[in-house]
Amino acid sequence: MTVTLADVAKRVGVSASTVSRALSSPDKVNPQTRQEIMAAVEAMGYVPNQVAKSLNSGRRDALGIVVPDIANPFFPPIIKAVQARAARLGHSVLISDSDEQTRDELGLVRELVKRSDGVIVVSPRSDPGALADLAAREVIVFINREIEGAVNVLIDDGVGVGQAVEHLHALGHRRVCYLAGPARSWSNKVRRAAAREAAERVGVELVEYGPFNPQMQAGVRAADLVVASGATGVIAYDDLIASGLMLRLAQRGVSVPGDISVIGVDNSALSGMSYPTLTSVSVPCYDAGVTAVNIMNEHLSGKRVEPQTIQLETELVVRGSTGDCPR
Amino acid sequence: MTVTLADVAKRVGVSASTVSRALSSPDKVNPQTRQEIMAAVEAMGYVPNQVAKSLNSGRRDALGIVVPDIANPFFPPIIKAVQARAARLGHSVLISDSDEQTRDELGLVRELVKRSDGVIVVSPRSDPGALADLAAREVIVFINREIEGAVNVLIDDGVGVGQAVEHLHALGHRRVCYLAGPARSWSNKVRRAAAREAAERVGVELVEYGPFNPQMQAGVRAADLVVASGATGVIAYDDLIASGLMLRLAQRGVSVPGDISVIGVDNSALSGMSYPTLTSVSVPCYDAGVTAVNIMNEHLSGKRVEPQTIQLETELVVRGSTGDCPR
DNA sequence: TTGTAGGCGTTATCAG
DNA sequence: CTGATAACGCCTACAA
Repeated sequence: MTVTLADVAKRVGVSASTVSRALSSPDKVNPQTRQEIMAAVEAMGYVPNQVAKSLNSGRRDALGIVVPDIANPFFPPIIKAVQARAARLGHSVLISDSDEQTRDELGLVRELVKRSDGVIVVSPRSDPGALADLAAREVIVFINREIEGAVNVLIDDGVGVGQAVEHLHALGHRRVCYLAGPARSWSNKVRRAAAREAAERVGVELVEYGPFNPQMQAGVRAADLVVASGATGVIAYDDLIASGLMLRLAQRGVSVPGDISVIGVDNSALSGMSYPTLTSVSVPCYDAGVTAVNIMNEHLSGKRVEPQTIQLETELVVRGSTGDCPR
Repeated sequence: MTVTLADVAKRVGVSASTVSRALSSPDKVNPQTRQEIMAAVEAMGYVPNQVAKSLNSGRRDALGIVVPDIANPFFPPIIKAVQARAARLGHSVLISDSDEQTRDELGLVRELVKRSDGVIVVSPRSDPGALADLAAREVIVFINREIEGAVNVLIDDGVGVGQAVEHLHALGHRRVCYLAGPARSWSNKVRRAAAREAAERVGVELVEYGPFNPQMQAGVRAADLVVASGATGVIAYDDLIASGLMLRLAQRGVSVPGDISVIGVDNSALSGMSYPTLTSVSVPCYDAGVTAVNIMNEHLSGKRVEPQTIQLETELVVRGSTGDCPR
């Protein structure tokens, strides 16, 4: 059914290797024959079989990326960065969604490893030991989590979250909520620790609630806790939770930022879309994606890549959801 | 470097074929040898080479899906549905993002075709002729666009939007706004046309504003136009716009549904969370994904699949944001 | 410049 | 039950 190199060769009256050459290194073949071959290729609709090519080259010319939830606006920017950079290096990108814990994340990574030259795993949820084992065998780069002995691109949320606390303090807020993310989340650990440290440092009382899943619904639920707490400022684990929070506050007639100031983390598309626009900690997703691909590319170019951890810094972006403390 | 079937065979002292059998049909091999083989496989860390397997089976056990923009919240539900259904059928899913027009959508589809058994293309932007050609050669299912001679799964927003107009009419509204989505959007065309047709039919004056981007902020902006227009009912292009609209109306002291009734489209998570809860047109994303996979699976099971267009109907879900016309 | 031969890792077929 | 052998489609020496 499918047209092969041999079919084209037969049609033109040359050998398969000549056709192969005509396609991969056209200058190594007689212009005359090349013409004929090209014509036949066109006419017969020949398409090289990627699988066969991979089998003896060992290269797949694709790289994979696994994220916990494509519906979470944090990930698409990373994916897009990866795609852009990978395209420039001649790789396709295969995306896979582990659907948070529901699916077998490790299984997905293995699956992708078979089909690509290397895999980028973003915010992995799995057991660190298992991830380390896998990383030792395969070409893997982690984003947003530090796995021992592997290559990690880390987004240091701490800096931005610290700035968020300082920002609220400067506006006069003295009682601030931190809405925690998933208990097992590495990002949450970093963010919470930074919030605590900064609160301590500048002299702000920090009230913590959670854990919450990174979903709007969780923010809705959190809103009532926040109001009851008497806090005038909130730092949410991420923009989704912050958005849900703001939605519910609006419902209850609580003004943002009039009564309560709200800060998210991720600086995702949501932050510009919500109302009021959301002050948020900007996370360098784009850089993270590009950096990961660059490292992977070195690896694939045959260079030895040492285990390493690259830190990318975050920064607070002030928008409409934060203002003076009302009292 | 990598462990092959032959390596395992040599270690155990059997032939490669026996190892292969031990792995794929264990009951066709002596329990004793099987044990030894399994042990060796474990010890040597043998992993079957997917590429080699594909080469002579012709199957890739994966299916692809191409979307114009993973960051657009419309697509993730479809992707997740596809993944869930595909997993149940033993297929992995490879996702690809065409980044709207920026990248070569057709190229991506071709790329994915090589690596999978079939590809689902959602809301394709490319030239219909080229898509039709491709679909004639490869196993492809389109979602949300009709390509001649191909298999299409269509989400007919028109029905739901028509119901929305009828619903408002039944409540006594005679002057209704349609807040249009992006100018180039196919969905917007369908929705607007349906609104016009239904308005004409039942006798409602339709006022159109837009285009608006599917963002809350756009809804906020639209609110003032709506109030000025004197309309008592609004149908927004999607839930995001509808939510922003309601937020701003609340701010201006306009009661929903007391003064103005509001209807969204998508029936997204937002619609249950906003206040009041949002009457919305339910779009069967999940069904669309599942249906597409099912058809593809028939195709891959060897059944002949005729070109066809499957219409999935939308339906109005009435909640708290619509009520009697105030005058 | 072109053709031949061998191999990439696996599976299916056919003997033994 | 097990072992050769021949594909699968392509690429890359090596030879002509």
